[in-house]
Amino acid sequence: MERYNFKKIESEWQRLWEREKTFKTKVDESKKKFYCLEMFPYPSGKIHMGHVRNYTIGDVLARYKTLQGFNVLHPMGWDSFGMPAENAARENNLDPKKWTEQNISKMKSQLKKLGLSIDWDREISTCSEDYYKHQQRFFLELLEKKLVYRKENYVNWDPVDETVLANEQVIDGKGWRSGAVVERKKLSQWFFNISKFSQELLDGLNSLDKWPNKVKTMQKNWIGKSFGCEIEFAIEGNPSVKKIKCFTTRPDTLFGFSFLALSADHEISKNYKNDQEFLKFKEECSKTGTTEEAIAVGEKIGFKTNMMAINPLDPKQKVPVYFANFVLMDYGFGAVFGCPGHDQRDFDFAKKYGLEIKTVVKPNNENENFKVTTEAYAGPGILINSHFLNGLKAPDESVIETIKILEKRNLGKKQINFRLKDWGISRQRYWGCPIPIIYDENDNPHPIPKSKLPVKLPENIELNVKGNPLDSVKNWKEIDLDGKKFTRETDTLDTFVCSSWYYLRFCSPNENEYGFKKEDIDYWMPVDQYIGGIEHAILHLLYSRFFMQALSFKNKNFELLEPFDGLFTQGMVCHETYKDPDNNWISPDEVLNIEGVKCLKKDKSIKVTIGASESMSKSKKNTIDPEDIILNYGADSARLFILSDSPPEKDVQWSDEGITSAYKFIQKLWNLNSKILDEMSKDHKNDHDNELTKYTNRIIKKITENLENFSYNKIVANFHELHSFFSKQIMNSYKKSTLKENYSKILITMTPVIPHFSNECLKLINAKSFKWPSYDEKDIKEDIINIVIQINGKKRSLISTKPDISEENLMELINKDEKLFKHFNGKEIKRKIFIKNKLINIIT
RNA sequence: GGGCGAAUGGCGGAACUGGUAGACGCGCACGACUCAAAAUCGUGUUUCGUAAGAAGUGAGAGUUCGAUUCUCUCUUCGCCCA
Repeated sequence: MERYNFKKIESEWQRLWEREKTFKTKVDESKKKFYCLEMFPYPSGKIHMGHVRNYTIGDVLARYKTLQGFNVLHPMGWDSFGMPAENAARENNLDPKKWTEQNISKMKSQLKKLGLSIDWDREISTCSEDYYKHQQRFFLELLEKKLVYRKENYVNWDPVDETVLANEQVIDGKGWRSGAVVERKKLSQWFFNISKFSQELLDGLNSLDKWPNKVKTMQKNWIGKSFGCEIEFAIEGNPSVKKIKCFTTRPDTLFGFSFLALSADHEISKNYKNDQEFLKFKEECSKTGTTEEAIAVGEKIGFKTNMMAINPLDPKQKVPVYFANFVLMDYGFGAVFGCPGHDQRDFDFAKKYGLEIKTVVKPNNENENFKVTTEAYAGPGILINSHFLNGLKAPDESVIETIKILEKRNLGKKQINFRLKDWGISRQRYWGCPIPIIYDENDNPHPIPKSKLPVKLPENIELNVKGNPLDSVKNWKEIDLDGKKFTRETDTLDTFVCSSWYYLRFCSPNENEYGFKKEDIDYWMPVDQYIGGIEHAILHLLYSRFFMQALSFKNKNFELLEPFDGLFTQGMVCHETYKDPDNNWISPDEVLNIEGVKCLKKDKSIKVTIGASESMSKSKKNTIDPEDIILNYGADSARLFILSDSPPEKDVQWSDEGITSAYKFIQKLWNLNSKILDEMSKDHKNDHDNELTKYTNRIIKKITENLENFSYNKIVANFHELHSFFSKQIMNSYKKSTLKENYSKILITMTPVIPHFSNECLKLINAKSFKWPSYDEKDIKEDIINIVIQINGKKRSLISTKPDISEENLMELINKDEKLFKHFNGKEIKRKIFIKNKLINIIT
């Protein structure tokens, strides 16, 4: 028997698909569409196993939907702007564009070797001028709609490299490259007004019933709607400050008020700009991080002012006003009232500065004498020590009641607050989409006239300069317009902007005026199934949703609010980690398995330590190169294995045994195929009650259901089952037509997972139909079923019988069964539970 | 600290809305083929027990004729936000 030559067969099919443009799609109103999209990759140089998993999952779906008769859009492109290109180019003295293009071409050829059903004619790359020119136009459109604005904002500043760092580039407060202590610096930056749509983005989640709840919860928490109250506190002790406004979600704890705390950036701080003590304090504040974590964990420090704040509900109560490091300017109004009894940060602060700690909420199971002692009590309960608020249920009832009282007395008003902040889109980088803005001599920004678009990124520039390289490109930065001199904006757009609308571009990849055509969008959008990593649960998905809101805003031609109808988040690919005796990470390539003992390849006497299985990463050296796998085992084996071991939404463990097993299984299927071809040539007349047809219908039902539920691991199990069944049945000399009909259906169900192999076999048996097979319910029904016999809830036996047997007839069978009968003989039967076609439970 | 989720053989994992726990794969054992090995094929494989049988889905309780599935408490782990 000839062995299956995956190298030859896979490349033949891939060439055929490419030559015949098998996966090319166009709008066809006569067919139902299905838009299947996987998150597009960053062209880092080569694909990794995460890509293999992501794109295999998507490809299974795309091929399945195509076989079902849908008009499937399954495109691929490149998220090709971003820092790695700039860093790599800087290090190796290359051009980022060339570096990126080389990577794209390499990765594209790798993806093609996976046999993905992609319409490559729709390929896009976000760093191409053809893509980003539309993005610049969107920016100006949003600017006109007042959804883009400029404001001063703090950034992480590396004083040595003279550059702005992203949060993840700051390690232990130091720049990742220079090691310099990072400073907080104020810069003018561009923002998208995403917070304008906070409510819409929150409400929209309710319509996304094909999204994982986990992702929706994460977005909901990120948007962070809170219901609270704005309160004005009268101030004494400083003639220039009459009132301070605070936002609080817990106005009901006002009687626990013992200080008022301001952010060091609060505008009142201007009154202290000559106070050395205050400036020292402010500097201290800038050293502690601004994340909520740093604030919760870090030491609380304060600067006491000479001001006193008056409790609006009790004018006799006056408390000191502090500046404090745990109050952030961009939450509420940069001012909070301190209630140490019921907020841990306030508690820590009060302890440190010896402020009063009053208990105003008691837990439900405590009495009126409950006192907060060692930590704040933030849970639910009943208000105490709060005069006219006593007895109210906290927080639900008490918050609403207190707000009513404050509003009635004109002391505050109900307010909704969102945690979602506006999206800062300025990046001080070269390799990004230029922001189409110019500044006049007074530094006033002006949009570039649309006729002058696009603003092209200058090429072949010097990257090894301090700061943003674009700042040094004088002939680009300086521009004359209508006889006036302007300078260009040198910041570029955050790459998340590029990925916020790429799925629209795939619908009309060659449209030249607006970025996409309305009729294309109307047909293809929304994306029916979006597939990608959970790490994009918040930012990318929220930004994309915002972008649709923003384009639809005041626009009758574009009314799409949710880009992704269905979302699937796949798990990561993990591998064991290895270390040598010197505690260095060892790559799986350097490890040899000798009779279950893992040792170093170069010195077999040295055993390696096997660590936990973790997500594949370069730093732990536990990566497997997909290219090697495809070369040694073939794309079908890789696809089969990456789906087989775990449900797609969970992490999967890569193993040598696993890929080998997948490879062997394809060989077994090939052997089966050869036997079937042989049988078909014999022209038997036998039909054997058609067990084969019944089985085929049953397994098609299972596979179809598993596909619909993304239970791709179970499909692989189904393939093993059907292989085993067909291998046995093949001995029964079926008629050629019966065998061919059933076997070709089976092969079609395998094409989404192992397309090269299945298509080759379909060709060899000369199959004509390429539709997803339907199944006949009458063939699904079993002729003989097993009924479970329980006695007192314990399974005692199985009885094989025809379906739909009555309770009486079943009891007759049981009474005839000596082994069963002895269990309840002589005892009174108190009760019988009979579930038709399933079980009977006899209670004695 | 908060939110969400998970826990099933030696391992990865099945078990539809409560109704045969352990599908399928890996690993392992035995057998066939072979001078031998690899490859391949076959059989077995939750635990205890020769067997009949008993126990068994992280721990403990509860609801139920019946719980991996529902409820409560706890433990551990993971992810996200902090």
